[in-house]
Amino acid sequence: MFNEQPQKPTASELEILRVLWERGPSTVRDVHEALREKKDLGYTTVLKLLQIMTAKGTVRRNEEQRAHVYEACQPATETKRQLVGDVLQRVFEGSASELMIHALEGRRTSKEELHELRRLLDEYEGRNR
Amino acid sequence: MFNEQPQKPTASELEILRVLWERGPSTVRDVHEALREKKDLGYTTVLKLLQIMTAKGTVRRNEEQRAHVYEACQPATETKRQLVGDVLQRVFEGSASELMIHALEGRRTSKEELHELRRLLDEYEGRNR
DNA sequence: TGAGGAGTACGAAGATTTTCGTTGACAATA
DNA sequence: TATTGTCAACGAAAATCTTCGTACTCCTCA
Repeated sequence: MFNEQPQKPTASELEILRVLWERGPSTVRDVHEALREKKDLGYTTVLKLLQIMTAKGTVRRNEEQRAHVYEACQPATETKRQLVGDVLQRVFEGSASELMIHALEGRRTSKEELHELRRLLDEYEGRNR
Repeated sequence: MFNEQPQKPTASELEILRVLWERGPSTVRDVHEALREKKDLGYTTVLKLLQIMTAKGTVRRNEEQRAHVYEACQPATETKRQLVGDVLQRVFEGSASELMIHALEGRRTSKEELHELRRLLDEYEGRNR
């Protein structure tokens, strides 16, 4: 089993990853409690998920303490890039503008957000000049 | 079974939807042949998928001809919006800029694409002034 | 009229995901 | 030391997704 190319996390795995990204290295208990606010999952469900993710190489754990401490293997940015890249390909044939159109439609985007988007384009353009 | 809120298509369903969006109303054979180029699926697999999608209300079919003709219930734009909206929420907590950052990183974006993105922002801003 | 061919329907196997219950280890404490 | 609480491991049920094989129905045409 090679895990050089990280696997795309499933929906539940993503929820757990988000907790790990936000909190940093955490125990099952930590994750379970953080998650409880959004979703009501049993403790062992979260544990099992983390074990599966460990097997897949999505997270790694430190077993020094009795309560193992889990953390994501990939930085958040990397996984997010992968997830959006996946949609970009599967839905929009790689067209960022198409993605953008559909992201902006059907929601109100604040002035600040638009300004930020413009700033991003400037930045990106400056960097890849 | 109520289908007022359309369901998010699965990965395979999306592949089929893309064919329907591109070709317009199509028979199983049409879809199967269009799909064959990308993926090698059996005829009955495509048929089954289309039957399932009919049951879910993702597509509807015209049974006047012996070879039933399928078409997407939702316009492509609507489904795409839904799919990107889903990622937007699940991965980026609704932040379009975050989505954008990760979409742009990890790929080369052409000058034309950047120009187009800028144009989109202008357009969007003009519309929602 | 009967043998193919082109279709749909149905069921079901296999894979993957999601969710827990149960068990057993260990540690704190009454 | 007996009890209670915390934790990991494991197995497995249930749900969903993916993929086909088989059977049955028409239609065509030799």
